[in-house]
This record gives sequence, structure tokens and C-alpha cells, in this order.
Amino acid sequence: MRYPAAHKVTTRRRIVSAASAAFREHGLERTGVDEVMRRAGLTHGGFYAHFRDKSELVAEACTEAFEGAVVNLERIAAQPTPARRARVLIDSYLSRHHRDNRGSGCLVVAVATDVGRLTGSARSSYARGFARHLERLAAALRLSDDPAVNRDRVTHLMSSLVGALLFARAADEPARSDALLESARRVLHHEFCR
Amino acid sequence: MRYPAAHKVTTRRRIVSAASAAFREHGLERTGVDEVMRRAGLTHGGFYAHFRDKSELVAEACTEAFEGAVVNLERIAAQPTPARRARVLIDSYLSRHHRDNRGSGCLVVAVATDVGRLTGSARSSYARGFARHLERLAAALRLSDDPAVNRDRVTHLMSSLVGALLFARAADEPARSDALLESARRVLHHEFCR
DNA sequence: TGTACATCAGTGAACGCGCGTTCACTGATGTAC
DNA sequence: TGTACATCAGTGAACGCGCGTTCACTGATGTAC
Repeated sequence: MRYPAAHKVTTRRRIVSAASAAFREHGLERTGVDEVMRRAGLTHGGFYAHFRDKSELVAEACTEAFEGAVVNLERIAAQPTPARRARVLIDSYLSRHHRDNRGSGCLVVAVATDVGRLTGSARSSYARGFARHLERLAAALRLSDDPAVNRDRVTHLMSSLVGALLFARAADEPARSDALLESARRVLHHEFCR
Repeated sequence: MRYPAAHKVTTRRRIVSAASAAFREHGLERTGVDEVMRRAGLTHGGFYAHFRDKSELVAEACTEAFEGAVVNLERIAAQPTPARRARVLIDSYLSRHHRDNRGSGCLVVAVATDVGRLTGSARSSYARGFARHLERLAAALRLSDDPAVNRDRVTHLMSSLVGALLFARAADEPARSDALLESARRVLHHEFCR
């Protein structure tokens, strides 16, 4: 079945999108090539017509996931004060919706421990995507006029969010998980929202 | 080769210890039963004379790892002021030594994403261990006279530490990783050490 | 315009490997006589 | 006290399964004539 020239590009993009969600849902290592292809409506054998190996897919899917977060950053940047901008980030990041919907959520939390075991281009792709994300987040939040202070505080805010969401996702009782989210929101509001 | 009655108990403890380190080094899922047994000086087949399945080992190894952290808590509690106590925790947790020595380090960081996929007794063992660890940490740090405030702030400190260490371990360049550790220490000193 | 051929995205069986788990067997030592 | 037997922690081969990767094949469509 020969397809028009653009078809292969479209398919490749669909695979990367499927992978980006699947990796965030189940992690990099627990997500198989066959599951990604199934989500993209294909069979696993065709994978290697598009990618050299799984590592290449990981690299591209991570880049895409970071790019996909830019929309949220624009919503944050639109707020008039640092306190308001921080609040929008904190409340959406530590929402029950984000805790329960991994596939459309933050890549950093999802692959937190997998990333340390990446090698080659997958590793550097992730590192570059993460560094760029922190820069964009700093530019969106504008918590301080001093760029160095802003960067430090934004990185700190991000690690607090990641840690808190991990705790909430690891809790075994829903009430305990909700309480962890609420506690983290409370402390971070106090620290970042006046 | 029949052994004295106490032998089996000793061996079982050795397996749990080996697992506790191996799980922290490579994560719960990437650590195989055969590697744990090799570290304990045995062959993989004998594993099931000691444990019903890998899940039972995970439950016990997590409990042991949390218990093993109590020594550090005592060192923290011995400091005279909240600022000093926080500083001891922050500086040891965000040290290069802790970043580079996973096997003897914090379980929470090591299994951060694995834990969400645990089921049954392994899941509840981890959750109970973690909750108890947070309580003990709160009792050791004594950051506020108000118990609710203390608990909130300690949990927040812990999530910041976990997030920051994950970032440092995920960085691909050593200089970048060092900078992340230093940045986190700086902000947390400012927040918790006067 | 119609026909034969070439292309190549996608299919599905197969392979090798790692891992959790099972099981028949071993052999040193405690125990019964 | 000496001997035969029972025990059982530990061994190592084997099995089933999932997963990354390979490969011979398919068949619809673009292209050359």
C-alpha cells in the first residue's frame, strides 16, 4: 500500500504523540514499542521503518512532551503579578486532575527515575528539554528582577512541585493523597503568593 | 547441608539487606531476584525458600530502608536550633556523596516512580514506612511549635529535597548537576536556616 | 488513455534475552536407635 | 558411643512471558512505457 509522500511524516508524528502520552502514563521502561504502535493504530513490526531504535523514540517523545508544556506557560505568563503567576502554576500542578491524568501531565515526574538510566541522545535530549523548560518557566513566572535569584527560586519551586506530586501519587489511600496535595499547596502559597 | 536453627533467620536478613541496597541502586523493577541473591552470596533458586514472591521482599526491604534512616534523624535531632537541624538535613541530603551513592541513600528518591505501580502488601508497607518516616523527621526537626505547621513545613522540605536530588541525578553534565545541588541548598538555607 | 512494473509503509512470525517462578536434586548435620 | 536415617537450606536447570529487534512478505498506488 503505497502512500502519498506526506503520509510517512504524519504517521511518524502520530507515533511520537502516542509515545509521549504512553511514556508519561507508564514510564519509559515499562512502555513497550508494541504498545506505542498499537496506540498509533499500527503493528509493532513497522516501528523500525520510522526509528533506528526505541532510544530514538524516547529522545523525540521527551522533546515533544516539553514543547507541549509551553501552552501552560503562556497561561501563567498572562497573569499580572508574580504571586498570581505562581498561584496558577501551583494550583494546576498540584490539582487532583494532574495527579490522576498522567498521560497528559508533566514528563519530569513521570520519568523521574527512568531518566537517570538513559544514555546517548535520549539522555541529552531529555537534559536539553528540561533545561530549556526551566528557562521558559523562569521567563514565564518572573518571580524576581534579579535573573539569578529568579532562576534559583523557580528551580526550587519546580522541585517542590515534582516532589509533592510524587508523594501524592505514591500514597495508597485517596484521603492521604488529597491531604498531601493540599498541604503542599498551602505551604507553597505561603511561600510564593505573598 | 543442614544448618543450625538460627542460620535461616540470619540468611533471610542478609537477603533483605542486599535487596535494600540493590533496590535503591537500580530501582525496584530493574533489580532482579538473581542479583539480590548474588549479592547475598547465594543462587537465585533458593530465594523462594525465604519469600513467597518478589513483592514480599520489596515490602521488607522498604521497611528496612526506612528503619535504616533513623540513625540520620538522631544526628539531626541532636542539633540545638531549628535552623541548625534543618541545615544538617539539607547539607547531607543535597551532598555530592548522597547524589553519587544511591545504594546507601534515600529510598524515596530511588523508587519514586516505581512505588506508584506497587500493589498489595508491598504498596502498603511502603506507604506506612514513608508516613512513619515523615512523622519521625517532623519530630527530629521541630521547625515549629505548632504540630500542624511543623508537619506541613517538614513535608514541604522533604519534597523539595527529593525533587532537587532527582534533578541533580538526572543532569547529564557533572557541572550542571553540581550547580543544581548548590542552587537548591542556597534556596533552602534561605528558607529554613534563618 | 491503458497496462505492467517498481516502490515502500505496514504486517506478523520469529529470535534472543532477561526475569519471576518452579522443581527435582544434593549433601551436611541433627536426631533416633 | 557409634551408626543409619531424616531434614531442609541451598543448587542449577528449566519454563513461560514480555520486550526489543529482525526480516520475508504484502498489496495499494505512483510512474514509465
